Amino acid sequence: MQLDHTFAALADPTRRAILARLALGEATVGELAEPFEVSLPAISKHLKVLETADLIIREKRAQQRVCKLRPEALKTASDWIEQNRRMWEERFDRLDAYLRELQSKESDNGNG
Amino acid sequence: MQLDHTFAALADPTRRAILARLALGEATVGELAEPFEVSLPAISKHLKVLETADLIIREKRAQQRVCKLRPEALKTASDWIEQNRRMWEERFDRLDAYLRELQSKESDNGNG
DNA sequence: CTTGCATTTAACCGACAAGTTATTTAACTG
DNA sequence: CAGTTAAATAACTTGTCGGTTAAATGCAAG
Repeated sequence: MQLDHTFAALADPTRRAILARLALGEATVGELAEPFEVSLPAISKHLKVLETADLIIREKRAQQRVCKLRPEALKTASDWIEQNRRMWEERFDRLDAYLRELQSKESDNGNG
Repeated sequence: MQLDHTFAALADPTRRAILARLALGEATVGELAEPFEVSLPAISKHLKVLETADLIIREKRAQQRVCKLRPEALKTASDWIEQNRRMWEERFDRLDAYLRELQSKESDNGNG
């Protein structure tokens, strides 16, 4: 599933840093690799993971590959999380209301 | 980092299904395992991953372990995604405006 | 067409993930 | 205390991940 790839891609700090860098503007592989201490092939692999997750696209420009963000996949992940978050919080609200109800009944009994 | 664990935990479909099940209400390990074809120890490991990611808590109840959601970690992940999404989209909006500007200049030149 | 530059691919390694079965722990029950 | 049930842990297998170095590819330019 697409979400598998998206979340897996986001689970790595180097990849999140690459995405953050790309949010500032497109960049070549070399530029992206520069701030990290790992080898270029390692970065290349990270970029492939991000591309497979549809988080970026790479396009040729002369002998360079320029990377750009693609927000759509992030939207998918965000939607999943937000949908769940709403469900969870509704659930907690209901539990909360229930506990308050219980408590008010208890104090009805206890205060007489 | 905490985000590493959270996203990694969410990257597995079995674990997302477990979370979805838990959104309907707390459940024991056995209940959670029931719909899946994998062994109980496998589920137990998934639950440990979810617990390490702070997505659930497990508490003893007699000889059972009851699992419940913890929305906080999901909030952290959601915040990261949303913050980035906003940055990305701002960037795309700027690019879009720039491209429109370019185009209007072109038609100024081209239409005379 | 050779040289040089940017990047990818190949081959390999150690660590970890996800699954298995078998064993152990923990708590209740007779 | 022995037996049963619920779950975790141990030990193991297999596959994937993140990294490496070395070789190959793609493209541009002399």
